Amino acid sequence: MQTDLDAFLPLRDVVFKTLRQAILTGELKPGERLMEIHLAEKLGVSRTPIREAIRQLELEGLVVMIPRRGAQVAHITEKSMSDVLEVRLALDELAVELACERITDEEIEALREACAAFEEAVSSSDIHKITSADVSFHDIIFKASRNNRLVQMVNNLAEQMYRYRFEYIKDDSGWNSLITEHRMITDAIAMRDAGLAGRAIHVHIKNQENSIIRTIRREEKERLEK
Amino acid sequence: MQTDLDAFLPLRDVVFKTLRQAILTGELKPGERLMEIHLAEKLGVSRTPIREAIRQLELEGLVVMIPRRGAQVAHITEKSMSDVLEVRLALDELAVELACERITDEEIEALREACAAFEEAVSSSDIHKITSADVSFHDIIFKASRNNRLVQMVNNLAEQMYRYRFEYIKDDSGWNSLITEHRMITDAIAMRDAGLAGRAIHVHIKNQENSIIRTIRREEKERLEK
DNA sequence: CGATTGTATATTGTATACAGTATTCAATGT
DNA sequence: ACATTGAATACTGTATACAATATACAATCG
Repeated sequence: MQTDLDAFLPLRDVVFKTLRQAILTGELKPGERLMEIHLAEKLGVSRTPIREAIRQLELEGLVVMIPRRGAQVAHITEKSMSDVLEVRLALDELAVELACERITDEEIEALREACAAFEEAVSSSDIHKITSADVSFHDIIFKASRNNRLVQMVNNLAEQMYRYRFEYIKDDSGWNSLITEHRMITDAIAMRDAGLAGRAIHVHIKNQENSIIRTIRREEKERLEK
Repeated sequence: MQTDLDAFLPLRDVVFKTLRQAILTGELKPGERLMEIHLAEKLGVSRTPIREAIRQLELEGLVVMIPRRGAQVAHITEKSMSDVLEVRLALDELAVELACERITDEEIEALREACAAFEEAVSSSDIHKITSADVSFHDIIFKASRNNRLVQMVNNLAEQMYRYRFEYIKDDSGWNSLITEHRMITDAIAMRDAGLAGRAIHVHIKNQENSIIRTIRREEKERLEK
């Protein structure tokens, strides 16, 4: 079980994962202050692991530090998100282009299976299943890029979008186009056509971008109306 | 003065900068262990800021953590560096393309001046002057991309190359081509021709890449001969 | 002689104590 | 009534003490 494995992790990592999860799920809201003593009591540890976890969250961009005032959950603005998406698009294009050069035949087969599994997940209409199938699909591509640094950076950026991923997937009007996009990407990579694959992933990410930006605009509007 | 400003920074940041500098200059060699008590005594602070600085270095990829054994300076392999360079190339291309769209006329003027200043620095043959003129030149482009996340990520990647930057610049045979490349980039951006600028920066980074990879190969060879 | 286990030591992981500073609110003076 | 100042408070920043564990070396057993 995972919880048993966690018992062997340093507390700072446990705290880090806990806090990250809380931020990504919205349990800790943007602007909310992270007070060390309070968190330490709540999680039943001392301040030291809390501090170290907060430092990591800062580097990941999930919290911002104000000197002598501590950390608070980072606000997501339309600008900051479009900055993230702009970079993510470039890195995703790089990943598929590299994957076209370096992917093995076995991995192409795995990609086809993941593509089919995604379609099956969509037909089940199970949101959780769909998101995890989507992650699996893209993970195969990232791994096939054979560039660990790239994988790490894309994962970090993807994290920034997680708060909105659910909203995006929830909207079932886009499911069919998601399937089409995944198929195009899969075929392009299988043909090892880097240009085609790049354009396909471009469309794919842009569609997500539009959806996420729409959601943020709606949220900002609601905030102003209050 | 900068040292005065440092006095107002948290100790963890001072320690972080100190250790980073030591790693980048080679004072702390790859594989060398970073022992908290030892560093604390050496820098005259307690273990707490040392630990927090090490966590940051870990996230930057300059040290690797081994559980219950502490941190050691990350080894640079040809593979890890080519991973970095591959991503950097993509982000640099993105930066110039965005800059073409978003740069102001004032910034174009500043870019031209920085380009001229670089040429002057080269004619002075002062390595330090050349490197800082080079950084200034590229900084203008990054800022003109109007994407803070991108700037942050490129800076992080550039850091990984600093250990080799000196070696690269030292070789005066490439200086003239550097000037030509800078001019091409400047002109392309001034014309707001994203395609041309992208190709120009591509050549520029690739040349650096070749030089750095050559240096690493030489180093690895020397290590094996010992 | 080799392997295995035990113990000492060094080092990280965690908790807590102490210091310094920013914020808040009230009191006082204008 | 408003501004300004000062003290109380709450929090972060830093240091240190304590606990747990990995490593190295030595002693003992097969």
